[in-house]
Order: sequence, then C-alpha cells, then structure tokens
Amino acid sequence: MPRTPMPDARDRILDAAADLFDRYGVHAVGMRQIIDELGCGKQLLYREFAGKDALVVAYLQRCTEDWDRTLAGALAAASTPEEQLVELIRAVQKMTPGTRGCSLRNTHAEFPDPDHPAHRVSLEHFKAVREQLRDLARRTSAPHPDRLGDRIMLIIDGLYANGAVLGETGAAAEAVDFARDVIRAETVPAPR
Amino acid sequence: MPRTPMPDARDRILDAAADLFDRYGVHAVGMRQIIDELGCGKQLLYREFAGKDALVVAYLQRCTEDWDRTLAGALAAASTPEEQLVELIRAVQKMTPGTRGCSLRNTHAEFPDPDHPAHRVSLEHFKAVREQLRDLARRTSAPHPDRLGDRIMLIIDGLYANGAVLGETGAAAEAVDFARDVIRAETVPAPR
DNA sequence: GTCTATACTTTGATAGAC
DNA sequence: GTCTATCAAAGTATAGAC
Repeated sequence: MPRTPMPDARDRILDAAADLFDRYGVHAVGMRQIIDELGCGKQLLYREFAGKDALVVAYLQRCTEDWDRTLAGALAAASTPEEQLVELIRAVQKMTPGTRGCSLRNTHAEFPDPDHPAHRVSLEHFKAVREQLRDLARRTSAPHPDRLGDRIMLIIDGLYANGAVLGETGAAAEAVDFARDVIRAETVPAPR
Repeated sequence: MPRTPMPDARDRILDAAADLFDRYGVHAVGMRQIIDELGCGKQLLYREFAGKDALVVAYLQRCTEDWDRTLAGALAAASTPEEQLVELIRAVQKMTPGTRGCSLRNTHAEFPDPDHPAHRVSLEHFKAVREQLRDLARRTSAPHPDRLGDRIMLIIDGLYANGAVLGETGAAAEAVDFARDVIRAETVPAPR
C-alpha cells in the first residue's frame, strides 16, 4: 500500500459514510464498516471526526446541502415560481425510488432525543424547508401562499416515503400532476 | 399463591415491545430492555417468541391491525366515502404529533434487506393500504378513483412524516382541509 | 510526521443453560 | 431470574510502512 497524501480525506470519509448510512441507516453501520469501505486506517477517521456523532452531524449537513442544490436546480429549471415548484416535485420524484426515503427524515427518526445534535440539525433543516417552500409560494399568485407551500411540503414528504417503499409504480407516480393541480387550484390564473 | 398461567403473556410482551420500538426504533431497543420493562423473566419472552425477528414481525402485524382499526373507525365516522376519506386523514393527523412517524414505515427503513421478514411484512402492508384507499375512492363519484386514492395516500404518508417532525403547527396542520379540497376537485358534485 | 493495520478495553447486544 | 458464551459496537493505543 503506497502512502497517499490525502488533502480531501474528510470528503472521502463522508462519501463512504454517506453511502453506507443511506443504504443501511446510521445505527446499523459501524465505524469499522466505514473504515473497511474506505480502505484507510482508523486513526485518520478519528482525526477528522471526533466520534460517530460528529460524523453523523457532518453527514446531515451534507444532506441539507444536497437538498439546497436540488432546490436551486428546480429554480433554475423553470422561470415562473409555479413551474419551479413543479420542477422541485419532479426532482424529488426522480430520486426517491430504490432508496430508503429521505436521509434527513430517517436519521431524525433514528435520534429521537431532542438534545442530540443529529436531532437538532435535521429539525432545523425541516423548519428551513418549510420556510423555503412558503417563500417560493409567496412568489406565485396564490392568495394563501403559506397554505400552498405547506401543501407542497406535504406532497414532498409523502413522495419520499411512498416512493421509497412502493417505487415508481406506487402512489408517487403521478405526484407531478398532483402538484400541478394543487398549484393551479391555489393560484389565480394569469390574465391574458 | 398458585402461579397463574398468564394467558395474555404474549400481549403483555407485545405491549412493552411496541412502546419501546415506537419510541426509540427497533435497532435501538435490546431484548434486555424489553425484559426489564416487563419485569418478568427472560424465558417467558423466548418461549413466546423465537427471537427478536419474530418479535418484530409480531409487532408489525400488530401495527397493521392498528391501521385496520383506524380505517374502520374512519368508515364508521361518516356515511359517504368522500367524508370517510376525510375522517381517515383526521384520524392520522390526530395521532402523529409527538411520535417518530409511522411505525411501519420506520421499521421498513430499518430493514432494507428485501429478504428480511420485517421488510416483507411492512411492504405488504403498504401495498394493501394503497388498494384499500383505491377501493374507498372507487366508492366515491371520482371519475379517476385510482388517482384520488393515490393522492390521498400521498397526503397520509406526508402527514405521518411531517406531523412527526414539525408537530401540529407544521405543514400537517391543515391536511384535513387539503384532503377535502382534493376530494372535491376529483369528484363530481352530487346533483341536487 | 502521516498514513495503515492491529491489539486492546469497555460496553452492550442476542441467545441459551440452569 | 441469574449466569454465561459469543459476538460486535465505539473508541484508544501502538506498532510499523513510507
């Protein structure tokens, strides 16, 4: 084994950890497993992360960044806020099948203790998402944008759960049409 | 004092196990913990259940029975299928805050191996729920009942997830109104 | 000095024996 | 119920390769 200088050790560790956490859950994955997957030494991991809790928190932060990228992608994929909401649903729908659902939601459920940092980080994420969706809904012509934002959030939460369990042939199949109908019903048609 | 045969031993064990599994998750709870909670001997547990897997399967079956009772309660609480769907949403909404979400969904995520009995039992449950909701939707005047059933399922899945994380002040707050609007939009108004 | 690899400690898991 | 066997977890320490 040649000695590899690794400036990106942290990222490589997080790559391996995230993959295993996503597939099996945090509690089901041991540090040993992550190290074996990496092919690196134990010391390196414990030098980058104080312990498993720190690793989990970093994993969750990475997940929130992934979400922010998904949101940004949806914003870039359409020009009107109505279509941007639809694009967001489409993006979530595309990535749920074959997964265990939302990583943040699953990890939140794995750490029910409200004092645990993993619980707090994921909770803050979901509060932030709710605000993001309400903000986006406020840019539509909806007379009750908060209501629209909340309804979209409910669809997204349902999409993660349903798509993971039942796959692309489940109830999640037509979530995009569902969201479109909801947005149409909640917004004022543009004058022409 | 004659030793009572305790015919309800199985139920008492399941009571204790279900409470702990619901609060902390299956992987996070040890057999020892369940035994301590029961205050009874270990051999009793292992006489009723072959091992933890068997206990988890029984727990999931109990959860599906709980769901069937919830559904039956909703059917009994209203006279039209449209209102019965709304009652179902209301029932789910009432029980999600303060929990870790849907027990079946959470346990499903804890056992990603498709060959594991816990995975199979929960998967069958969700397939059955989809059919139950479609069946109920077929009794409404909806021209596309399968679509209505699937949309209701998406709302229910979202409700479990969102209500557990954000509580009764989250996006789940007005799920009942949401469902009512969806049902109204999907059904043909009754002639009068 | 930086990395890998292994040995070790403590703790807690399932499960069986008595 | 207690006691024990077996195993794996988190984390620490250390030995050795470059």
